[in-house]
Amino acid sequence: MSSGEAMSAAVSPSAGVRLRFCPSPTGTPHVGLMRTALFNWAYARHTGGTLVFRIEDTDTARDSEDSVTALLDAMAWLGLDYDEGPRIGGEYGPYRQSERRELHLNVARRLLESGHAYESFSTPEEVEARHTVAGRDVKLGYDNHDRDLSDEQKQAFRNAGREPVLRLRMPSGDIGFDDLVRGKVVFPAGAVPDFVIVRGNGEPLYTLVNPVDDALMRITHVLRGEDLLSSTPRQIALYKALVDIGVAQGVPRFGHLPLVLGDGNRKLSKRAPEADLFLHRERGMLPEGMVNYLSLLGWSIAEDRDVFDRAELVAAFDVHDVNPNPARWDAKKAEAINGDHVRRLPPSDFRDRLVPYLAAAGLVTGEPDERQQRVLTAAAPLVQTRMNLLGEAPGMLGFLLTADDELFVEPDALASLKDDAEAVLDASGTALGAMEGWTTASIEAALRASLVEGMGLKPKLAFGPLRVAVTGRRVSPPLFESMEILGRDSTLARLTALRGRLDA
RNA sequence: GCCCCCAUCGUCUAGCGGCCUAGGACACCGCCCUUUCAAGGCGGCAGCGCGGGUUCGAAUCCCGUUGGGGGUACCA
Repeated sequence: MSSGEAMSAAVSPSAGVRLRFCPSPTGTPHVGLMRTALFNWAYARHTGGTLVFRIEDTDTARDSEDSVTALLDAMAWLGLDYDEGPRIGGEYGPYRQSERRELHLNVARRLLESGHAYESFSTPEEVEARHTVAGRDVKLGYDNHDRDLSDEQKQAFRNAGREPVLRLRMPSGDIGFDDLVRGKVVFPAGAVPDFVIVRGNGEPLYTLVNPVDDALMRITHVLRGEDLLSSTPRQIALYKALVDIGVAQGVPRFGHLPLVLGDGNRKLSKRAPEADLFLHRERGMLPEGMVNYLSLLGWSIAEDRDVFDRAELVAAFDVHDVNPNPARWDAKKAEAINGDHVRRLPPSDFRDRLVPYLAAAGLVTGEPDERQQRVLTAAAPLVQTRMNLLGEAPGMLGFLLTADDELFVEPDALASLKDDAEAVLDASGTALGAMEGWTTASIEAALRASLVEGMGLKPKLAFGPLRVAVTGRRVSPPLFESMEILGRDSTLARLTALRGRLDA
C-alpha cells in the first residue's frame, strides 16, 4: 500500500521520525486510545518513519494479559501494523515495560548520583502543615522542601524508619515547548513542583519510566492525548536531565491530540458503550469505516470530502493539520461513514463479511453450505445499499435463511394487513403457480398483471400482503428479487401459510 | 484555589487578512425516483460567544472577557 516511491515525495522533510504507541493494558480498547494509535501510525507511515509499540504493563493491580491480547487484536483489526514491539522485537527491546525494570532502576540511580534527583522524606501532611503555617494555599502541592537535606537529616529520617521517595529537581526557569498541534506552550517557573519518580518502596513511577523508555527507544515525536499536556513540562525537565547524564540524545517533539468527548462535554468515559472499540465491531462497523471515522476526530482530509481509505489517509496525514479542539463522538456520523464504506465493498467481499454476523445469529453455519452460499451471493447485493452496520444483516436476510414453517411474522406486519389481503394472496398464488419460469422480471410481470391490472390495485397496496407473507415484515429487501431467491415452492408455501393464519 | 488547553451551523469540520452574501459532511425537513425500506439526485433549515483594539479591510492577528475542558498523587 505504501510503497517507497509512492511515499517518497512526502518523506524527505522528516525522514527518521520514530513514533510510539504505548498503552497500558487495562480493560478493553477505548476508541480514544485507538484514535491516538491511528494518528501515530498514520504519521509514521506518512513520513516513512518507524512506529514502536510498547506495552506499559507496570501497574500489576490493573494490568491483564487479556488486555494485551485485546490491544493486539484491536490494532490488527484496524490494520495498524508496527515496526518494533512485542512479538516482532526490534533494536530497542524489550518492548514490555515490565521487562525493563533494571534499566529504569539504573537510570534512577544515575539521576540520584548526578544530583538531578534527590531523596525526599516529607509526608503530605507535613507539606500541608508548612503551607498552612506560611499562609499559603494548602493545595499548592509539594513545596520542594527536601531539596537540600543534609546527610545527617536524611540519616535521622532513616533512623526514624522513613523510606524516601526520589524526586526530580525541576529547573528554575519557565518551561516551554512548541506543540505540534497547538504551537507555543509555556508553563511558568514554579508551576510544577519537584515530582516523584521512584516510590518509597523502590518502585519506579510512570513519570520516570515513560520518558526513559521513550528516550532509550529514541522516540522523536510523542503524539498523545491532551490529558497529558500538563505533564509535559515534567517530562521535558526529566529529558534534559537524561540528556545530561547521557541517557537521552535530545528532547522529542510533542503533539497533544484533542480529547474525544462523549455526551455532556466530558471525556468519553471508559464505561460508555460507544467507547468500546469491540462493541462497534460486534455491531458491524467495518475496520475501514472505523479508521475513517476515527481520523475525522480532530483532522480532515479535504474541504469537501470525508470518505476515504487507509491509503489516502496515509498520503495526506500530517500532525500539523490536526485541529486542537476537542471532538465529540457522533454515533450517527460514524454509522453513516461506515455505510459509505459498506457501499464501497466489492459485492463478494461484502457478502463474505456478512457471514460472521449471520452465523452469530444462528442463521448460517460458520462455513456456509452450498445453498446458504447461493442465497447469500444472490441476496447480498439487495441489502448492500440498505445497511450501515453489518449487524443489521440478520434482521434483513433472516427470512431467506429460515425454513418456511419457521418464518416469524412480526405483529406489526400482521396488523398492517387490510381486508383485501386474502384476495391478494389468493390471486397471487394462482398467478405465481401458473406462470412460466421464475425470474424477478417474470414474477413482477405476473403479479402486476394479476393484481394491478386484474384487480385494479395500486402497486403499493397490492404488494404489501405479499411482502408480509414472504418476509414476515413490512420493510424488506426488494420483493420480487426475494421471491426469486426463495424459489417458487417456498414462496407459494409462505403465501398459503399466511392465508391460513388469516382464516384462523 | 493554582497551572495549562480550547472556542465557526445541533454535531464533526474547511477557513491560516481581501477569493466568505462563511464551504463540506452527519442529523433534520421537503421534493424527485420508487413494490416497502434504503441508496441516489435536487433543494431547505442552521454557525464565526462577547467587548475592545491593529488594519484600507478580520471568522482569520493582538488584548481582555465569558464559557467549556484538562491537570494539579508514592495512578497511568
